[in-house]
Amino acid sequence: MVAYKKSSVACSECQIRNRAVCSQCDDDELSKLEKIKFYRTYPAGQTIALTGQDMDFVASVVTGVASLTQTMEDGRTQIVGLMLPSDFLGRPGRQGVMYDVAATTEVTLCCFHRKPFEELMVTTPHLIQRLLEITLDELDAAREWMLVLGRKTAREKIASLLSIIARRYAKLHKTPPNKAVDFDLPLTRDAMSDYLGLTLETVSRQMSALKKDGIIELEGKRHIRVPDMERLIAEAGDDADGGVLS
Amino acid sequence: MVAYKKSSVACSECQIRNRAVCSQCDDDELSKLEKIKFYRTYPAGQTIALTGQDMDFVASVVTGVASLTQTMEDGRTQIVGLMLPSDFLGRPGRQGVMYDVAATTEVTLCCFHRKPFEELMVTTPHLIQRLLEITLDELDAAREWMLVLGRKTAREKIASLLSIIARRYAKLHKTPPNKAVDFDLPLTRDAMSDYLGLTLETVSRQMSALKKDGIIELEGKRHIRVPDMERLIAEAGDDADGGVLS
DNA sequence: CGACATCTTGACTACAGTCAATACTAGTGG
DNA sequence: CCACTAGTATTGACTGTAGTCAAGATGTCG
Repeated sequence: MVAYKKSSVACSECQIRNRAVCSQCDDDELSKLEKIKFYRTYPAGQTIALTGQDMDFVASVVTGVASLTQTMEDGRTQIVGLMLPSDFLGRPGRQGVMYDVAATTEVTLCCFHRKPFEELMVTTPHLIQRLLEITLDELDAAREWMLVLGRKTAREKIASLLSIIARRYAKLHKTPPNKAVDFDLPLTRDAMSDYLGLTLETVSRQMSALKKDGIIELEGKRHIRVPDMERLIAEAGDDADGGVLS
Repeated sequence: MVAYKKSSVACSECQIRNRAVCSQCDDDELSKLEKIKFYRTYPAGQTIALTGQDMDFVASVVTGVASLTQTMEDGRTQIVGLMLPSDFLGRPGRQGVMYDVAATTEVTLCCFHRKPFEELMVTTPHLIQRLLEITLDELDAAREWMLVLGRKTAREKIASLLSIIARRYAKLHKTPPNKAVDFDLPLTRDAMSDYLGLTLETVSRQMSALKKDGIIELEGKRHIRVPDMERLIAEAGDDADGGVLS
């Protein structure tokens, strides 16, 4: 596993300062964290950790997208989590990872060695409080996704995934409501199928169908334009905003 | 919503004392919790809370099984969590519930009003630490279930559910390994289908098939005997122990 | 330009869903 | 004690959605 270290960035300038696990820390607590943090960058496709391995650090995603994947003996795989900037990787209090962690796009992590981080957690209530919040949000997202996997049609699944990503982009770029949303898919068709519990072919077919029906527009394979978010959300079968990954 | 109060039980005698959210509290902390706790019992089928409603308390499940359900406008439903004894219900720091909570069997809860519980959390590190652990475990269980919903066949889904429940019973009753396991299903066929993302008919057919193949034996509709756990687990497509809900 | 990844499309198949009839069980009241 | 009902479960026949297998198109990078 080759990982590249990157020069450090001051916490106060960090893009995920106000959402990550450190977001509720005061200056004093932050400086303690700053002392033990280090950065790592992984190229797209790189493995970050494998099931059963010890992971000696925990980390916040700073940029890029990482995925958590579970695999059956016969090779069937399911992505059980997409980790986006400010999401937290790793499980304090337990060393083994339960799934494969990989970089979906190029990913930069803000890492902390597990031991010192766990010690800090005991003395820093703001840290554990925020971590609990983040974990509860992830639990909500996972449960929302159970509905997608268990009950939605292929078309609805695709629309659900696209609307989640589109909504995140819209929020990030402050796109006004009722305006078209524009973004790059951070996933290959294959990764999409693994996240949605479908085959690659079905994903491709449904993408074509949504395009034919004018719900989405494609430029190349990866760049997507949604002229009318309302319609996309309606295709997803959701009443209002689901809020997964939000 | 009718709920019946039950006379209080001393925390020191509580059956879930060593697994629930209170399990790491010392005597002093426990007595604070004891002051604000109260019991509620719901008959099977009763609603405990509805999506969007304010839930003014959080609770540990003491006995019975509760379920968390998400519903789409057109009526499709998915159970996104089975809450068993020692599991924690409700979300400190947020009042609205994200899903319907209902009693699957008769359920007794050990409840705390939200406000005092949240105040205790700030001053009681053992409480928030244990809550984080419980939440992380639930997140693992939810992710494990995503693999079941996204990638397993109907037969494997049924076998997965049965082996999870059977394993819990075996642990509870200290059944020696390599011995037959015996238990009552706490779910109707309909609830099973909602948990597994299947139809009631498919559940019924696969139960019959597993019975015909000698993987399980049925006494009445609800009582199940697993002569050989190894075979059941093999049918679930799992290599080793999944550990969901464990 | 050519080679490999990724993606699309088509034809066929199969697994689970739908609709419908029937069976079983438990509880109620005559 | 049996008959009736309501809820729950099983089984059958048929259909439809997504999976499988396979060919070909598009895109990217050396």
